[in-house]
Amino acid sequence: MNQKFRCDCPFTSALDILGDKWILVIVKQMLLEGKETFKDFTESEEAIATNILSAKLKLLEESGIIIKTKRPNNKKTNLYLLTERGLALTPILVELAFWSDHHLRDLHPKMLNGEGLQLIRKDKAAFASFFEKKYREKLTNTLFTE
Amino acid sequence: MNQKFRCDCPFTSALDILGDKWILVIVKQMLLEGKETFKDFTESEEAIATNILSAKLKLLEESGIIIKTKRPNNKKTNLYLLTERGLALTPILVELAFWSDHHLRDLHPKMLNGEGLQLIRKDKAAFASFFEKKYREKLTNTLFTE
DNA sequence: TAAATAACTTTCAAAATGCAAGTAATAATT
DNA sequence: AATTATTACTTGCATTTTGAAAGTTATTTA
Repeated sequence: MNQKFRCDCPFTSALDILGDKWILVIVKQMLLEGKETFKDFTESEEAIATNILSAKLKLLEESGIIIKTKRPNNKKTNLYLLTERGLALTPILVELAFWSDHHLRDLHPKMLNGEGLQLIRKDKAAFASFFEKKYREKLTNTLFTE
Repeated sequence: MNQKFRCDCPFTSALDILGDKWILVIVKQMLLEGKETFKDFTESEEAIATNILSAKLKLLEESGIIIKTKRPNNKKTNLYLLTERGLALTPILVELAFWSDHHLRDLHPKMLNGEGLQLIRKDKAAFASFFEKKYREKLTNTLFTE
């Protein structure tokens, strides 16, 4: 399944990979909700079907956004972890949430309004680096300790 | 066709509207390439099919991202113009291009590398406000002249 | 050794996408 | 005034993607 790009425009090319209903939701779950196993994702609020999840994880791996690995002491459970390329999607997520917060509340009044959003409102970059740092710490814990 | 939101997460809710192959491409064409008529869009590099274009323009209008109008002296040609809600998508586009520029070049070597990208690299906010301003000027010209 | 769990795959129905052709209204040309 | 061209669609149909549910295999736990 080799990725095809519609044209040479950088905006469009990003959407050739990220432009769908699920890819960035999965990245969000990894970065902000700490999800890392197949089961974690199936138990999400968004309720992704297992066949779709399987296909999207494959695509994310092929695009170098995540890697698939295992813990040394567990042969069963796969771990899906963000690469640097995946972590670099954080600012996109931040801008998506910022836009929702400011422009989607009238269409979707029940939308959440927690402390995370308040930080995004006040300082997008701080939000991004907080979660990037947290994820990197988790990575070193996961990859260099049994 | 009333929009359904999967859950109350702001990230996911943004993707319920923006998460597809075409929506943000159309917004990009309006903001950066000055496209505003049905014909403009069909002539784009990305070659969107007319039935899809029609459906997506409807969706964009229903979501308050664009408005559909006409020039006073032309009853034939519809104009599709970004609203404030649509203009507010600029930072998302900027982050998408920034990510492409830094993380997609090895997968897509032919991707463009023009002066716009160089500005994004140097100053994202300047890029965004330049095009927002330009678009607002076009809007006042379009809406308040003959 | 049996039961439970994790990670899929398969099947099939439904929805979205995409190409090609057709239509209706307006505008321009002869 | 009649003909032609343009713009903005819609329709029909084939292909692709998505989604729900059930089934499979390997590993781990009791």
